[in-house]
Amino acid sequence: MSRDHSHLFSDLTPLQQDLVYELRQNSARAVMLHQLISEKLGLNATDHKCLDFLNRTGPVTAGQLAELTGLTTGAVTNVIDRLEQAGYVVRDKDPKDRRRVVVKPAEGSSSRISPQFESIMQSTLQILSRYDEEQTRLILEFIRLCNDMTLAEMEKMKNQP
Amino acid sequence: MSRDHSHLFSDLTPLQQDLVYELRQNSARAVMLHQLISEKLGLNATDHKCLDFLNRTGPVTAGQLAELTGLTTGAVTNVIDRLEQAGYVVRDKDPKDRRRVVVKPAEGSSSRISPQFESIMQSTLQILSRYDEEQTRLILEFIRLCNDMTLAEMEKMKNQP
DNA sequence: AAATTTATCTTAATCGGTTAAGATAAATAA
DNA sequence: TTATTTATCTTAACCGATTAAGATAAATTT
Repeated sequence: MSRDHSHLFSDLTPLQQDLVYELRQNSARAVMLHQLISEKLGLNATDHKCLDFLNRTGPVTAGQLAELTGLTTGAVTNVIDRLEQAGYVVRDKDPKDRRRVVVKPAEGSSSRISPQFESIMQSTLQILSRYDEEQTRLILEFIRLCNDMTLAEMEKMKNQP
Repeated sequence: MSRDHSHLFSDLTPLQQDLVYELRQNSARAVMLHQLISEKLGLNATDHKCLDFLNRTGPVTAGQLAELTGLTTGAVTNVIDRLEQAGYVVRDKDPKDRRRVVVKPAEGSSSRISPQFESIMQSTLQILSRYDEEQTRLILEFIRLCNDMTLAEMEKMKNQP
């Protein structure tokens, strides 16, 4: 069950190493789970991600969707093609600016998707209910620190050759 | 700065919703950071991931590498082609079983890579040092619960039409 | 031992993403 | 107002992952 995850992190206590390992695992599994849910919906992960944004934000232009998701506009064009094909979204020309393509969720799109999340929501709720407010706050702060750190490190890397 | 992440999770307290949001962010950023590091090394993310495994485990067969990384054997063949080309690994036939291809890190492969992680290691250490053992244990347990949950949910989904 | 089955890796076809060039519409300048 | 520049989306060429079929070696059966 246990593996050697000492790798480079030998300054950490075993407990800390375990934590680092689980955090990695967490990211990897999140990606896999998302992938799986998408498959269940008959979509690829990217299309699903875009549809998810769309259902949250309501109608956006193709360009905005690209920015929201971090995809290229070229990729987004194909995403919209496929989602439109599958009946999840509708494409419209913006009458105010006819260069723009406005994408909006098709009728009932959201309700076709949410059932897949019921169980996960329940399980999440169950885990979270084990912690009181102070503990939750502690965990939240930790994850935030990690996220801030990651962002900072990415910036640092970009500003290096 | 803040966005609407209530989406489906309306049974959660605002604090809990924030936590769920940060956890998602965490996964997304981890993927992006990994991507960035790989680019710095002149590799794509997949090749880097494989090389990382290889440097930790030592020589493995192509099939084992596929299993370790969750890639298909077809993808692994290409990964090895590129890593060999770039001088990071060496390909050998297993003399005991000549169907098998044994892949091992090339001389000095590990040391060509680790410098990119120095800063991240430092920052990680700094975050972790803010927490005492009990707190660390709490966080670790939480992440483990999440990981177990994710795994269980994935199993559940697979066993459904 | 020869024939069949199984295991391992590679190859080929397809799919989806990126980058960069192209088409069309709006904004700006002459 | 016409010409140029800028903005937005689409298209085309390329790259890497997946799936499935193919090649080769080992194991098993007869």
